[in-house]
Order: sequence, then structure tokens, then C-alpha cells
Amino acid sequence: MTANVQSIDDKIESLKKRCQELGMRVTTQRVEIFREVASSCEHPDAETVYENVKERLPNISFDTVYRTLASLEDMDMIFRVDSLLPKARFDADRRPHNHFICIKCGEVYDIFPEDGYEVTIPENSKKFGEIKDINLQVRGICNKCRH
Amino acid sequence: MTANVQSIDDKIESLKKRCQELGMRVTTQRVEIFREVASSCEHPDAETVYENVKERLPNISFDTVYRTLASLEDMDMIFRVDSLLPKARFDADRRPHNHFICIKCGEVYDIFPEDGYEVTIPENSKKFGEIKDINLQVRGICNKCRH
DNA sequence: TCCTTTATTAAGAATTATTCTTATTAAGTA
DNA sequence: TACTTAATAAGAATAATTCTTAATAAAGGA
Repeated sequence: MTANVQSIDDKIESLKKRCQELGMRVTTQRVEIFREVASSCEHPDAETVYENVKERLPNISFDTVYRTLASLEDMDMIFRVDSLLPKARFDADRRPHNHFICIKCGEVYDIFPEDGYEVTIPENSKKFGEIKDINLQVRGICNKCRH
Repeated sequence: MTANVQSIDDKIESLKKRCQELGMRVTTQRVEIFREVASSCEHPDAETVYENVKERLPNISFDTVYRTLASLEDMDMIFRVDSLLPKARFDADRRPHNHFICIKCGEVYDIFPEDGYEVTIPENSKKFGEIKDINLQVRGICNKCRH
């Protein structure tokens, strides 16, 4: 196993640990919703998470998905990916990477930077507040939409 | 006047030119909606644009604002700023700059890079499609929300 | 200037995405 | 095993955006 690449089970273990640290309960729903985002490379939206978790937990509600995605985000276990559409999408990949976002269809593609590439924080961004994360968005028209 | 800094009237002139190029009509609504985004530093959302344009054009409809913002975006006259909230915000500032986005309140602050700072396009982002724009998002908690 | 064509608009209904309310359930603890 | 309360399900409510249709007005030609 390489650094930064965790198995799903490892990721779920760190979720459980984080819940304990924060005094939050380890519920089936929380675990399964996290599993769904953490095991996907598709930056799923709330609806997709709902559909997929529903196969395992048929009684899951839409509200639980939204509430849990928001709490996982607060816990820093998942991250919101901007999609330009009025629909939030999520990512649990902690490796530093950027996103190509298609301005036509909203699809989000991971850009794992080649060796040596790094985005640096602009010095004068620090005056606005406490920085949590930086994220480079490359916007364009994806190959699929060009045809 | 410095390069890249245009007066509002100049910006509206370029809108009219762009409409002509594209065979689109120069309507009062289109001009006033563009004026609103182009003269604001606040990255206004559709509702704010609607409220402000309404003072000059009392009959403007919400739909026209949405439709026109989308068409101005297609024309490359304005840009969508991601806000993490399910609410689009817009920017007409063509100078290269980045955004600090508050993860609590969604506020968007302009980061005009200091001399010498530049974000470069990751080489391997090109394989996903045609690149139109790159945009560095710095996410954090703004000073207002820290108190 | 007036007419014609058709892109654009206003109005409001419809849809989509998200959040809220309330009663119920179950995780963690004693 | 029982208790406490965080978390959930269900579905109503709200917020953001888009669609439908008839009316309007911009641009070009007579």
C-alpha cells in the first residue's frame, strides 16, 4: 500500500475513529453513506448516493443523505466539489488533486498533478480568513461534449 | 485608464459588439442585467441582480434574469463563481484573479494575485477536453464568520 | 418611417434541489 | 437490560431554477 492510498475498510476505520473523537454515533447510515462517497471516483451527488445506499438500506431517507453528507463535510471526511450546476457533488479523496469541470454537462474529472506540479496559496488570500483548503478548477468542454 | 480596467460604458460597448457578432439582439434587459453584474464587486446571485435591475426596469421577470445570465455566460461576457451553496453567483471581471470562498456563509472575496504570482494549467488537464478557464478557489472561514 | 419576422420577454406554473418538522428508532452508556 | 438522547424516516415546506405560452419589441428590409 502506498502512502495516501487507503483501502475502503481503512477509510471506514478512520471515520469511526473520527466519530468517537467528536462524540458522534457510528450509525449504519453514516457508515454506508460515507462508504458510497469514499468508494466512488465519480464525485456523486446526493441523489446518486441515495440511490446506491438504498440498495443496501432500503429505508434510507433523502433527508438522512443530505444531513449526513453535510455532517461528513463538517467532520472533514468528505469535500464538496463545485459543479457549476445547482447540485452539490462530493469527494472523499484526500490526495491533493484538482478538477476539470465541463461547462456543458457539469461532469467532474480528477486531475492528479504530474510530478513537480503544485498549486501554491496566494499570499494575500490569507487576509480574508482561515484557509482550510485550496482547489484548482479547470473549466472547459469535455471530450464527450465536443462530439 | 490602465490595461484590463474598463469603464462600465466600455464594457457595455463590448457587450453590444459581442451581440452583433453573434446575431443576438441588444435588448434593454440584456444590457441592464449585464450592467448590474459588471458594475458590482459582490459576485451577485440571480436574486440580487433581479432586485437591483427591478429598480430600473420594474417589469423585469425572474425568468429573464436567469435566462439572460445563462446567455451572458454562453457569450463569455460573465462567469459563474462557485459558492458551495445551491445558488449561482456571477462575476464579469476579466482580470485574472482568484476567489476566497467562506465555507460557513458562502461569501466570495476576490484575490488579486500579488506580482509574480501565477497559477499554471496542469499539463495533464488537457486530455479531458478544451480548456476555457482556470480558477483557483481558496476555501476557508472568513474573518466575519470567525467572530 | 412603417412593416415584417422572429428573438426575446413577462407571468406564473412546474420542476428540481435542499431543508425543516415531528414522531420514532437505535447507539452508546450505566 | 434499561436509559438517554443523537440520529433517523416520512413527508411537508422552502428555495433555486427552468419551462410554457402568449405578448412584445429589436433588427432589417420595403
